[in-house]
Amino acid sequence: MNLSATLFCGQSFVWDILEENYFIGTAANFCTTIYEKDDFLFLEKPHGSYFTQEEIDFWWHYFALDIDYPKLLEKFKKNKKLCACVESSPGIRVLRQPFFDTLLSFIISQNNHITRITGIVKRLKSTFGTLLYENQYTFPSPEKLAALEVEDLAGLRAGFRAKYLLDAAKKVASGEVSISSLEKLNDDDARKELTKIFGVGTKVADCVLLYSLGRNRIVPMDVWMKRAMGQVFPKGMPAAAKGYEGIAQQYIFCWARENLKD
DNA sequence: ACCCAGGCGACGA
DNA sequence: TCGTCGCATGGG
Repeated sequence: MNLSATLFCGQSFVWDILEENYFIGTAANFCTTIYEKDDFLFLEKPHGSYFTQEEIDFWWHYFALDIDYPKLLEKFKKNKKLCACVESSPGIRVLRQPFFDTLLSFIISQNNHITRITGIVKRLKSTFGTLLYENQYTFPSPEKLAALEVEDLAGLRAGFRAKYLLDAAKKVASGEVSISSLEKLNDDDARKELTKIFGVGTKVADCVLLYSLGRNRIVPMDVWMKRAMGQVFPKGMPAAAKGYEGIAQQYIFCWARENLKD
């Protein structure tokens, strides 16, 4: 596993680097530090207390440790071009992040740069979330965010996205959009359900499906993926990615950002 | 100074 | 169901 690439390849915006190969982050109501050594991941609560069983299960699910990546990547490498993408940044895992965290993050992501997304997410959390540890905040709950007005979000400098964040919060708080009903739907119906939120279109919905709900076949098509698919995979995703096109997408996306800068 | 970003909704054809 | 445009903001 390549922790740095996994945490900073544009699928999550909630991790900070403390030292080389030593990171801290917060997801849902949980905070952890993490590093990798000798093929093991080490997670620790920053304040030194023990993890609950719930937290252990949470992080296991978050890092998708149930998926055999070495085996999956061997399949990917059967396609020459996909192999090149995997080898240009090996060890990336697609995370399964909490639903509301992911929804807000990718609403913010639209028509935006990754560095700036990270800044807005940080301000959203530190302004309206709950402090868990030094500089580590949760996202605000749907209820807390839903009670705010657009003017209240001015300090985030989220621009036109502020009203989208509020609509997402309202629809989640009211139960109009819920994780439990999304989980019962197939990919297409779940996407349709998510796009009921004002400001959530196909791309943002697909990011939620892939990065939160573990829908590994979903391929979010942003400007980089459109470029990469057009130039490298004009006939579509290779058969070697079958069933895991969304995970292949993550490798292609990273490759494109490195190699298609024009 | 200028371009553009992990897009979307509104609008017109 | 298409293509086009404006949108807020600021990093590079």
